Amino acid sequence: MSKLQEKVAALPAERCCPALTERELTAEEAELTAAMFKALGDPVRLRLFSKVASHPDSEACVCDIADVGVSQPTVSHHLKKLKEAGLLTSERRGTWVYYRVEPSVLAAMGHLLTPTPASAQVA
Amino acid sequence: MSKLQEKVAALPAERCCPALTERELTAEEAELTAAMFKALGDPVRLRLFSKVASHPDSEACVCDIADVGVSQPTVSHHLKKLKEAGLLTSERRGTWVYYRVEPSVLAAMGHLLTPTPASAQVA
DNA sequence: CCCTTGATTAGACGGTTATCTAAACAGGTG
DNA sequence: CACCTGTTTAGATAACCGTCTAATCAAGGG
Repeated sequence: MSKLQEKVAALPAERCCPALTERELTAEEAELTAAMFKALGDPVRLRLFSKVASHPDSEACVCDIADVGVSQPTVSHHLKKLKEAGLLTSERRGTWVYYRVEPSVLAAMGHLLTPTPASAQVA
Repeated sequence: MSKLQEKVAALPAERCCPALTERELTAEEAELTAAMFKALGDPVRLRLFSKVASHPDSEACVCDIADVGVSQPTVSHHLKKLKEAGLLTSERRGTWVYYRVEPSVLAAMGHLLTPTPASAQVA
């Protein structure tokens, strides 16, 4: 969490790592990238992320998305994880806390999954 | 592993679930999709996947990719996980076993990360 | 037929994680 | 200030996961 988290936070996010098909990842690249995938690798977190991402302006109050079948503290725990992974940001406005999807993150992860030129040739 | 695995295996893979930004995922969709992300959420697995994906024809012998800093049984373990998640297929040809990336899987995961129309309007 | 090389399976161990309950904190309202 | 609602933090527990060594399976070559 500690040092890895700093590295993730320090990333431009728009361009962390090459596409998975471009060349093999270095150990460090793999560690950074895996952290993002890992954050989305839990059903509850994925639902929370999806709820925020599909809300208007990609923003939602905790109270709007907390209904995912686990206790509220657990929801808070997962939101924290998503935040640490750089996938969400949060802001308190009065009583409520709003979570927002960083659009650049989606683009970066999408880039990671760009099909290889080689397979494009084959296809 | 069991029932989830069957469901994952039964998917067309080309179109498992809607984009994360399209609408909030159902519990079942989230479980299926999270399984894929989870498989890529480990640095060693991600490196193995990247090694296969970036090889010519998106195919590689275990002997070509096994150098990721862990023992060979551990490599085998991770390859099995990737295979169970539907991200890789394997085939034995004589002495060696070859792993291959299913191109449709990359496309499906890329689709998941499609930016929301709303954010596109904003941008 | 044995032996070597490549790969997987079995079983165990240590660390991580998801979850809960209980408690604390933050902000608004009467 | 007291209270209520919304949110996070603390601490504990049970399950899961990544890793290893040892053993087993698969395929060829003397």
